[in-house]
Amino acid sequence: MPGPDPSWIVLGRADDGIVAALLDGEGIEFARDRIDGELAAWVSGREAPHAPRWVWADTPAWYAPLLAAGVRVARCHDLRLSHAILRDSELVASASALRAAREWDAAPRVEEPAALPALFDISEVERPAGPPESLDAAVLEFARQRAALTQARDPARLRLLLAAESAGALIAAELRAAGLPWDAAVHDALLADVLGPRPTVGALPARMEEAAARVRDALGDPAVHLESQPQLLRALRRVGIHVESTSRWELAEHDHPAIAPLLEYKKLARLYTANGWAWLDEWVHEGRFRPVYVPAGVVTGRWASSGGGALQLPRMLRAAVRADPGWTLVVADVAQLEPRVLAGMASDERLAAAARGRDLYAGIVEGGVVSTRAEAKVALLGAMYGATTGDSGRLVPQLRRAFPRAMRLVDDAATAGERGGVVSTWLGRTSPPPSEGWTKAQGRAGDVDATDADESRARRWARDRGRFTRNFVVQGTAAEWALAWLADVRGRLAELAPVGGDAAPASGPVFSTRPHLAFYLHDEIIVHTPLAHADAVAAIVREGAARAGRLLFGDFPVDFPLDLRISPAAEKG
DNA sequence: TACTGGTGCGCG
DNA sequence: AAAGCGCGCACCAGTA
Repeated sequence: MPGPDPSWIVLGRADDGIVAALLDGEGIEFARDRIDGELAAWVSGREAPHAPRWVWADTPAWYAPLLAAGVRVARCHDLRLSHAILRDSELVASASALRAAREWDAAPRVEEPAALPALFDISEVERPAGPPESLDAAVLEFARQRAALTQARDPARLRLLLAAESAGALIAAELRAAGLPWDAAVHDALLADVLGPRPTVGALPARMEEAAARVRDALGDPAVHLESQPQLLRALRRVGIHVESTSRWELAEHDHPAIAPLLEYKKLARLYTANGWAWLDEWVHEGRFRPVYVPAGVVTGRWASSGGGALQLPRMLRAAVRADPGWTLVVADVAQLEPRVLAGMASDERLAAAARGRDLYAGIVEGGVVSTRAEAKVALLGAMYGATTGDSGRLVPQLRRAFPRAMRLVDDAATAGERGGVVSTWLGRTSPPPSEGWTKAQGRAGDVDATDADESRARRWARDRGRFTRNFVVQGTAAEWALAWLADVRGRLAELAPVGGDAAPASGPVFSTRPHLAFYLHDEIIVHTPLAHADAVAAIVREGAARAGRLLFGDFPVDFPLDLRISPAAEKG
């Protein structure tokens, strides 16, 4: 194929199949190729030696089949995710063309696990609604996005955000394809230990039945259904336990023989229903847990998950995460990511100084701001979440005196939100505007005939929104830092030499010979790696955190220390 | 039968 | 019952 190496290759569908548009560094299209054979082979051929940035409507739709065929790509531009960022970003001067392209507001296409093999042939599958599929639509949208970028204030930040977001989309697809190594036997043994042996269909585990019997006995009500909140509440009140709810916080404050077994029952029931044998059957196959990650599924830019409860795995079950033979796990999380990010955003030297080293909360105590680590923690969380009462709210003023720059940043974000404005993360992701109902309520409270109820509701909603925007800037920027970390680690891992495939795990050819990301949870990653690379991977993960910090905050001296362990030595259980 | 809202609890 | 942000999922109860 003659011609220059394209900087961008847009993939999309046309009447006669899949077509690629080749764009130069200026974004000018100079050729189109119809892809007659296997898409995976064509992509693979174009990936080396000079990897283009693949432009496609929706990463899971295009990349999952490529991964299934054994092809990885280095970089992409996800049009759907980028559209959502640019459409709303405060940094974009003129987003009207993007806003008008409503077809790109489509929800992410979340596939069922059973549909994964079917996606192998993307041309044949009937799929739920997603963004446009045609090449022409993709080329047009890409042009709109480039135009929006060139007119944007601080386009460098937005370009960084789009690159990080798109890298995240690749990583989400790869995480799903690789899976988290999961030892079903360990999980089963753990369940049996806590709940009793796996019950027959229709029955409850023995430990649950026993606890339930003790509750019913203590309540003198042999028929009460413990899963029914109204029934349980009535039964509790009948024996003098006057609670407003059945949550364990409130129950724990009462002294009655029914309380202990009830709390025990709730704990067991949670494990059984959320992560019991049914979960194991549905979500773990061939030694892998494969959750569906949803990049940017949260308004702040955090990832969400759909199915499998990937982001809510109880810490207890971490014991079932086991590397394959000859492999190990590098598990790393950032200590106190959000306050560190806040220090960087606000250029708050004092907060950054307190954060230097491993424990930011200890640093705050050493600075004499508060007297205990526990106080430092609730005060800081309270400041970022908008606490006004309780221990947390009481301590916030001390924090405000000690770290005025950082606190002003979150206070300003809250004020903007209360007034109906929007706020942005460090790289330019902007919060959604207030809802129509919110705005109406604020207007109504200002009317001459407004009632007390109108006014108090408007004030409450304003404060609620203020807490949201206050937290948005911090949580969203932390998500950006994490994406930068992930993307850096991913790139560096790809440079490590593959190892012999003798002990190839069941994760497919793409991931059987190389270290790969296996899990991600807001401020934590797990890398599954051949033993030979464990130390190199640990170094990459650490360096990645430092590089992410520099990418976002340049020379500003805030560090991002990791708690890092190489499993199985110290896997938390 | 399918939905929606409320409750409760797991994670960061 | 959290106080103070962001989620997903299971279950129940009420409704269509």
